[in-house]
Amino acid sequence: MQITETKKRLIEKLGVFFEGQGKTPVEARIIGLFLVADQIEITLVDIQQTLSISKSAVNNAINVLLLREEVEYVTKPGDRKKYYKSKIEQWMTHVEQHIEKSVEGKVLLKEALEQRIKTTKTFNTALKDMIDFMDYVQSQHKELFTKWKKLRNKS
Amino acid sequence: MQITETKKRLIEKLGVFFEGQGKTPVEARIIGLFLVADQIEITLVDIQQTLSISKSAVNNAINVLLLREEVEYVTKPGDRKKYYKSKIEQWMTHVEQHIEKSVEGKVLLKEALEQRIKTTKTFNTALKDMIDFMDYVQSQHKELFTKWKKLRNKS
DNA sequence: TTTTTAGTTCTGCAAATACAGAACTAAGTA
DNA sequence: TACTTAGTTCTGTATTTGCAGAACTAAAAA
Repeated sequence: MQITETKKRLIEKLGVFFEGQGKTPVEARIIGLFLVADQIEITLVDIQQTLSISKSAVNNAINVLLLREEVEYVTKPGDRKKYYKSKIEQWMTHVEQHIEKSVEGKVLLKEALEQRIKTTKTFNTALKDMIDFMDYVQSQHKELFTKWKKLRNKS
Repeated sequence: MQITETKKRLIEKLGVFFEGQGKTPVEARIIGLFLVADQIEITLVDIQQTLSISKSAVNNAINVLLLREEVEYVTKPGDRKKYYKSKIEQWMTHVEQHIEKSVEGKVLLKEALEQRIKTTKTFNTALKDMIDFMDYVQSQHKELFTKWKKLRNKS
C-alpha cells in the first residue's frame, strides 16, 4: 500500500486536529489514514508501514478504536488477516454522544445549586440559567438530530 | 474560610467531572470550589487552604483559568490581595466555543474528500454527509443560541 | 515438523504532565 | 531598615502516557 506525499501531509494535519479532540497521536493518524486512503479496508501491517508506527502501537490503538466502535473489521475466507475499516457512517452517533457527555454534569450542577447559600442571588441565577441552558440544549439536540435524519433521507 | 464536608465531597465529584472535560485536577477543583463556596470572591490563600493545594499550583491553575476567561479578579482599595471570581455568566460563550471547535475540522475533512479516490462511493457519500451535518449543526447552533438568549431575556 | 504470518501481550523507556516546595520579587508595614 | 504579605517563578520529582521492541501465541503453509 502506497500513499502520496500530499495525503501524508493531510494525514498529519488531520492527526493534529483529532489529537485536539482527545485522541492519541497514533489513533489520530490512523483515523486520518482511513479518511484519505484509496482502500476502505486496511490491514494492520499496511497501517504500520504507511504510518511508520510499531506493530504494537497500531494494534493497541486499533483495539481502542474498536472498543469505541469508530472502527470495525471484516475477514475473508481462507485469509486470517483482519481488514479494518472506518465506521464513518456511525460518526453522527459519536457526535450525539459527545454532546450528551458535555451536559452530563448537569446533575452535579443541580446538586451544587441546592447546596449553595441562598444570598448570592446573581451567582445562583447564573448557575440556574446554566442548568436550564443545558436542559434546553439537550432537548433541542434530539430535535436537531431527528430533523437531520429526515432531511438526509429525503435527498 | 471554611467549608462543610458535604461541599468538600461535592467539589471532588465536580472535580472528577471537569477532569473529564479536559481540566487538570487542580483547575477542576478550583472551579468546583467557586460553584459551592458561600463567597463569590475568593483569595489565592483561601483556595490554597480549603483545597489543600500548594500555593504555586493554585497560582498556575488560576492563571490558566484567567487566560481562558473562566475566572476574573477584582481588587479593593488599600488591599493588594486579588479576589478571584468565577465568570459563570460567560459560561454559555464557552459552550458555543466548544461546539465551534468540534466542527472546526470541517475544512480538513473537505480537503480529505477532495483528495479521495472517486471510486469509493459509499465512503465518500458518508464523508460528504458528515461534512454536511457539520454545516447543519453549525448553522442550527447559531439559531439555538439566539433563540435561547431571547427566551432567557423574556422570563 | 519446521517456518511463516497475523496478531497479542509484556517490558522498559522517553517524554509529557501536574504538582510541591523553595527561592524570589515587589509592595506595603512595623 | 527589617518584616510581612501576596503573588510569581524556578527547580525537582512523582505520575502518567504513549510508544517501541521483543517475546509470545495461534494458525496455516512449506
